[in-house]
Amino acid sequence: MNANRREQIIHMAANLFLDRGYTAVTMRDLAQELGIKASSLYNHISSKEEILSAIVMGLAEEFSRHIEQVAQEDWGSVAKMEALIAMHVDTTLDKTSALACMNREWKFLDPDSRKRYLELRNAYEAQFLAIVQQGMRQGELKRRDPHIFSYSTLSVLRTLYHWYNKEEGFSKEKIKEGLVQNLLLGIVERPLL
Amino acid sequence: MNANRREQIIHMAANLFLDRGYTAVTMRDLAQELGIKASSLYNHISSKEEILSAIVMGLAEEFSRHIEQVAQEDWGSVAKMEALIAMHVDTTLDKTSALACMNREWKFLDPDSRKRYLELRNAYEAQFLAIVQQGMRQGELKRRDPHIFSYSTLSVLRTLYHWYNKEEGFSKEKIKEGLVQNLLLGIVERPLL
DNA sequence: GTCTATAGCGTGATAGAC
DNA sequence: GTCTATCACGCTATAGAC
Repeated sequence: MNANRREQIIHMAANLFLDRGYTAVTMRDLAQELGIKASSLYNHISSKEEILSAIVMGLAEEFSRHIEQVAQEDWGSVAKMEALIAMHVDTTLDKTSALACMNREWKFLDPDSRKRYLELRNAYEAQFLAIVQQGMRQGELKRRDPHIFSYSTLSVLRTLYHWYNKEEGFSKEKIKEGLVQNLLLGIVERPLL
Repeated sequence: MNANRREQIIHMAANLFLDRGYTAVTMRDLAQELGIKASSLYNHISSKEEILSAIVMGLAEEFSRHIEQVAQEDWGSVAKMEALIAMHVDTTLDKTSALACMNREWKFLDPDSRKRYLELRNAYEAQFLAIVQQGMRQGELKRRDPHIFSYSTLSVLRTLYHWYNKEEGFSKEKIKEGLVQNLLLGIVERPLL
């Protein structure tokens, strides 16, 4: 019942799930990567579902705490979104496999975790939307459909892990700057009349 | 060996795969939805993999043909991107489940299809990037990292199916207009100095 | 073209020796 | 804490009657 061993199992599982997907990875695969037999895993974890839950739920709570904190700061809408973008980039680069698991495999969570995950995700989207609406009310943002902007922006942030390492020279700072410019300032040189 | 029955199977499979994921849907589930037994499916299709391939590959070829055609038009970069955005929105709304399968389940394609799919996807990304670079060369777009812009824009277009039906009143035209504005023109009222 | 029956295999998980 | 052995089950796919 070594706790380090447990962490090691969960970490290795996240990497395998990232590569092949939750259902395609067997307990035998996972054990083999760690140099033990599948049955030995059960001294450290109680089920495959528990591993997924351990990977996903910690991260989901982390995102929730962060947006909660940002939302109550006394900042403008743009500053808040910059902080959220930065946090997504940091998490994507530091915890790639866990983040990819969260986005792709949450449907396989046990019912309780799944319910909690969806609550957290819906709350995150609602807080993000509120920040956008704040910006539009206060004149900092153009008055557009705030839903379309929120959903499409969150889509970019949630799928960074697909491409952040596809080209050389994508540093954290460069990605953050690029995303802020593209998402917030636009790319067209002179708005078409 | 009725061809309509085959189409019916493939269509139903796409819907189930969208809901529960390719691996979680069994041939028994699929057969039951159609009111027959699992073994009867094999009079119309030869394997579960073949169903996935039929769903995914047709759509992948369709996207390729479209960007190929747009790329060789004598349009500006912005007009080309607007055409691509419109095509993504149309396809997302008209073929939601097939599109979601393509994005989420392509890893389970048989090796040949998988190889072909990745070739098509890489070619699509390269063509999109070339359109962006064209715009920057010709002064139509701001000079930014074209990779970051391409990847993040494609992320939005590829994941539309996640949210396009979350709110009432998201019509095709409204989504297209919203995306063009958000992705190309930006949301910030007055660029921060 | 659908059925029943079943082959053949891989899965998550457990029991009990060491 | 890891092992061997195994259970109980579900999976894709096939054979052959109707």
